[in-house]
Amino acid sequence: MTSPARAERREQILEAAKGVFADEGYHEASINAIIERAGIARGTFYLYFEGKAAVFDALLDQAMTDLRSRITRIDIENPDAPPPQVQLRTGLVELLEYVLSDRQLAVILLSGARAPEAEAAARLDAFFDEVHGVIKLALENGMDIKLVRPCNTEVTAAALLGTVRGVIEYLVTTDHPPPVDTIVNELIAVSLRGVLAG
Amino acid sequence: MTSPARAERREQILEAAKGVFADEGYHEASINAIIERAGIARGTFYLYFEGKAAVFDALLDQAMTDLRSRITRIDIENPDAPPPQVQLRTGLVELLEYVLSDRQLAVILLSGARAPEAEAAARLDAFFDEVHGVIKLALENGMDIKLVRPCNTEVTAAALLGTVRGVIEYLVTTDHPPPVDTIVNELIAVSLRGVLAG
Amino acid sequence: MTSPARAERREQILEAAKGVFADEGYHEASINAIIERAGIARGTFYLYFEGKAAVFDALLDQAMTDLRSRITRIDIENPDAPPPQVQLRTGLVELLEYVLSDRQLAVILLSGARAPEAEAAARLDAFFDEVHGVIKLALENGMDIKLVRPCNTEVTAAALLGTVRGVIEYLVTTDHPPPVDTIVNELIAVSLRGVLAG
Amino acid sequence: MTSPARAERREQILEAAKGVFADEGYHEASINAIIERAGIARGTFYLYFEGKAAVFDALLDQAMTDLRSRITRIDIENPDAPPPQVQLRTGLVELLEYVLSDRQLAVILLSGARAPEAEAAARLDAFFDEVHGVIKLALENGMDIKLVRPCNTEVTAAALLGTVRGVIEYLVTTDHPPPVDTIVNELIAVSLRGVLAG
DNA sequence: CATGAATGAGTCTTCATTCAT
DNA sequence: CATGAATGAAGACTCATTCAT
Repeated sequence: MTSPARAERREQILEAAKGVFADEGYHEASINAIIERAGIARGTFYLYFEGKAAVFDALLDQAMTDLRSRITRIDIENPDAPPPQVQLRTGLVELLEYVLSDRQLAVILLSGARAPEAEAAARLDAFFDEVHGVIKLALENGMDIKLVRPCNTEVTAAALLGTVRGVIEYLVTTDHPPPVDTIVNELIAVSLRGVLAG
Repeated sequence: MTSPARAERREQILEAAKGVFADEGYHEASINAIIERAGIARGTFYLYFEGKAAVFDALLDQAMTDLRSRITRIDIENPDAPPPQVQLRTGLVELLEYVLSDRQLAVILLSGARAPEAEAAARLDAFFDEVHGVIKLALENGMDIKLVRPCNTEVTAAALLGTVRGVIEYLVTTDHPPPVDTIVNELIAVSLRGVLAG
Repeated sequence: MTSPARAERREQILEAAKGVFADEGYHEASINAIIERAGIARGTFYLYFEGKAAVFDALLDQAMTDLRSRITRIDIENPDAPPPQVQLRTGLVELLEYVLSDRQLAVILLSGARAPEAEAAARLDAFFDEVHGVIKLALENGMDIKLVRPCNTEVTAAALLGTVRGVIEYLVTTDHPPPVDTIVNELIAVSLRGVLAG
Repeated sequence: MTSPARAERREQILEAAKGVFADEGYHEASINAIIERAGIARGTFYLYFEGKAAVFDALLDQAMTDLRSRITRIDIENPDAPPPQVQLRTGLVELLEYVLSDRQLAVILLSGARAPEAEAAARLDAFFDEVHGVIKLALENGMDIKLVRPCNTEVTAAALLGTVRGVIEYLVTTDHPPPVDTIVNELIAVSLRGVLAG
């Protein structure tokens, strides 16, 4: 039963590919660079993945799965749940901590939209649509309980998604980012309270 | 006096290239696709541009120049100038109208970061840094006159830049976007006032 | 009657082409370089020559014609003619003076063998064969009158032709060559007397 | 242990390239022609050589190395060495036998001066300069021991180099050349004794 | 399973030549 | 006659993928 070995090999390739994709982008990334970084032979790569697009897909899947588990819908029904704003803060902290724990994956997610064989691009688009939907739903629920002021939830969700992406992009491109707590504070302050005084 | 004809030709190629880059992204874009769309011969392309990177650069320049002229610094010194919030609204309307007037260019700007010969990518990065700087400065000025609450301007600027990018991305990917006015309202509401009620 | 003007134009192009071919060799020579040097438009070139090969041919013709007129067969029949060795010396002086008067043409002749459309190469080969024949004939005549020792005239002619070419190559690649007289002396000394002492 | 196979492949490509370069000259030679003659795929070629210039360089190196080992300086110091003229004859025989053993390489050497990326051309020029220097030195040494009559060694060396080149060119372009011995006799007769009778 | 030599489709780019003005 | 914009055939090179060992 070489299964465990096989899984490790796969992991090793994924790790190498992640680095290459993050550094070079999908197109510039060459199989060559990946196998060199993984320290394997050319043919071996194709033993584990159908091709370049497949590794990219796998990485995307991993990232999206990881993220999905961290994007928790805010629970406003269960009376035992913490207040919505606390839930939001907790969720954001978790999200950003994950991003900081694997910047390469974050880079791929943020920039990978411009992908290749449509397949991946479409999946990534779908993912962001999904997140957009989650935010939109939260806004609608919030409006129902008068926690959120009336607004065009479609546009507002897009704006909020952009806000988070903007901060994440800042995070992954800055060498010494402020502590997650500070960032979440600012993030929440901007989107929930705005920047104006008073 | 072939100059005007020459300029038109150039424009024709730029237009074709813009479409291809927007549709396919920098890497997938082939000279082939560009000359086919422009309806010219292979050699003709090279009569007007040094290569793929050069057309891309020209497009980027055009877009960044157009945008720069629409990103006006908010004037808080001149007493005759309209109030800052009106200036902001006017600026945003102009910006979004431009974006809607040329979605392809916007797409290239938003996604082109993952570029080629570093040159273009670097220029785009520099451009967004510039915009980030403009926003940051506005926040600092606003804080000076107590219009803006104390905040980490670095992070907040990144958040606001993300907000605008998020909305722009929504605009260029939506078939029937709401009127610019509505969008600007929401944009301002989110970033200046937050989404919370009360 | 624009004929004279036409001939001048042609000459102007030939002169430009000569420089380019000598500097760059047949293949590297571009029509671009030729018309730039000639200061004419692209189309104009084709008004006077069928193409690149045709100019090259014309230059070759010119050179070969010039040279032919300077490669005089040595006359051993006419009793009024100067002695053969004087004729030889006179001929060599004329030949080398011509070469020095137009180095570019000489360069083309020496290196042009590796030409293009076979045509030119073949013509050049034929030319050198012709010269080889002239030398061979001179040797045979010389043997008849016991002026020349018995030898394989085929090989010896090739050797002598090479000797002259070697000296010419030296001449055209040296910045400050010795006076023609010195050179001819050495040339004759080597081939007619050998380098050995005594 | 694929090393030996790799070397063979390389040799196979070199052999094909040698033929093509000899037949067509550097510029006319196309990668296409080379890989066709070698019976390999396009990419394979680039697995073994960086490009056209690189194969040419390799061929040149091979030829120049082979030749250098056959161009022995004449030893006039060692009293046990054969007399200079015997040494010369032996050297010439070796040289011409090598040339006849690989005419294609000789053709490339003789005509390849008009090369490409300067690199190769410069190397070839340097090689012939080197040979010129060897001959010149031999003449100077010969003059010292009164074996050679006083002469301009620069010009005379050029003449002798030309003589040898002329004979070699004759050899490689003639279908049924005379035996090497005859040729060397004539070569020596011309350059050392001259063609005149008595 | 692992290997890496071989493949060849796909791209970019150059440049001699044409032709409408 | 002169012009120079346009053409497109031709050639160099890359790189994802395959397959015999």
